[in-house]
Amino acid sequence: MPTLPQTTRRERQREATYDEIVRVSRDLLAEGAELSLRAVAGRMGMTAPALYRYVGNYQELVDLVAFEIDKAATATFAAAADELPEDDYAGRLVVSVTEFRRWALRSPREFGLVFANPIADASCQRRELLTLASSGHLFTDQMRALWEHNHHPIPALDDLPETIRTSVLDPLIPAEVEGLATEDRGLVWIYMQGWTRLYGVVALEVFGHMDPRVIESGEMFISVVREFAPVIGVEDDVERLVGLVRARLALP
Amino acid sequence: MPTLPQTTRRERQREATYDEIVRVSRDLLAEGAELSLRAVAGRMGMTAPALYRYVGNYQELVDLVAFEIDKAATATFAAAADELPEDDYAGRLVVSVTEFRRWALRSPREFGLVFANPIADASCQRRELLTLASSGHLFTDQMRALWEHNHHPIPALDDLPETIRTSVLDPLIPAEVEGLATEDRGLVWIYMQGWTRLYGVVALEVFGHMDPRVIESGEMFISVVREFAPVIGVEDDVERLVGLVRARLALP
DNA sequence: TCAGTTTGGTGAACGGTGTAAACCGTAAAC
DNA sequence: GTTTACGGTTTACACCGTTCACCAAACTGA
Repeated sequence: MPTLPQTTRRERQREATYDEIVRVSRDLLAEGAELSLRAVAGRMGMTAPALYRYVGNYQELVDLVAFEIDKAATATFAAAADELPEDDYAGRLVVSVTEFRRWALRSPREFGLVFANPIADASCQRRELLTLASSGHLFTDQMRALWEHNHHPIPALDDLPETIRTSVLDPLIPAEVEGLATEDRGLVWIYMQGWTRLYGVVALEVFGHMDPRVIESGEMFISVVREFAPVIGVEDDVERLVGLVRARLALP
Repeated sequence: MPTLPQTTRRERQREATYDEIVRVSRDLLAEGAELSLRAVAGRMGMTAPALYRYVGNYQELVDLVAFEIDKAATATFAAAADELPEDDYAGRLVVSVTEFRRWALRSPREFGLVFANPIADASCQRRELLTLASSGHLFTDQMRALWEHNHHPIPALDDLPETIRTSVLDPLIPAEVEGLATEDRGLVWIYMQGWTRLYGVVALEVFGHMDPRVIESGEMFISVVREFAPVIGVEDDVERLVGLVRARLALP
């Protein structure tokens, strides 16, 4: 039997249609076109109302596509890390976030879809998008691997503000905390700070609210990497890490 | 003669219409409605094509409204600063940026319009929006006043990357550098770094890509303030400054 | 095998958007 | 007082998300 059990023919067909929806949507975005139900349906040889058999409304289409875009982009961030030795934890993290910036500046529309779409005030399903973000998982995993190797100092739970303490004990963010001892949860706070800095500089550059020459040079991004290095205990390695960043930013 | 010279009746009429366009647009946004040419025109008792006598296209309307929203919001940031003594430079800066965050979280649509609209790849006029941003002017002015008072260390020009050096010598950002000595231009780089951190944390919170409980508590914003304090030489004052932030965040 | 139901599509329609063209009365300008 | 330019309208086009009624084909169970 070539088909797995419990997957009827219809289910496979439906799954294939979902994949095509995502593929066509990504093609449209890559071509600089607007993401619209009619455009997607038209390119699939369907009419727009047919898409309502697959997504409840336009926002659901956006969420679906955003999720898949994030997943695909994250794969490239991970691939960049795999160019380095497995035990170069700091290098892998730095190379991944650099690839994140490159991707964002290269695909501003996609970045906006994934990272500049309001999530806070939405339904439960959209809130789960927060904890399911592929990129978030990658960065947390890499940062945790780095910490488990060099055990740089992290804040004690008692030193954290109360809200932060409850948040790191039961995180709503894409952090794998299973098996991370309670007293080590300060690492999650460090991660949140790192994500804030990374998101901040990249969003600022993507939206262009800064001197274009500075953006083009990447020096602000490098400055952020440099200043965050001590926080994750890699200040002795920072010149090599910045070298990795510069080499990646110079790529075509 | 009650009318100023060189302002014909038509010009005053036209100016009044511009004002009404902006006023109506801001009302629409404040009510949670979409900003559209038809809605604005309708509320003004006109038809949509008539607006084309005032703005070239929809994006120009957005730019116009965004500029005025930024101006009005900046007035509230400045007003918050004026609650403090004139010589409390650090306090005034901190209170202003706190009000910036409060405004952004209270008016996410307006924030998106002003600060999450791509500027980089647009025409010259939109690029000028960068150097005309009212909020940028306020923050740079406050930071410069602080520096001229306590003269905290700033990077020397020779220590800056070349791109940054040329950028701070002839800034494209809303910084008043007239009269700021060439050797002191490292301050502009400090400002850019501060803006990156401020924009970053606020944008992240507005778009909700973070644990909602952390956003609600404001602890990430406080953490950013706390970590930036040493950069502008106010680390000895940081507990008082954080107190100012907390007091402001507790406001209704 | 046949009846019944679910699935996935169509076409028409509603109200909404930005935008372009043609047209026109009135106010300003010479 | 004639001319011009401004500021508006009407109409129209091509999109958009969304709903509804309808229908054929595919699955389902007796």
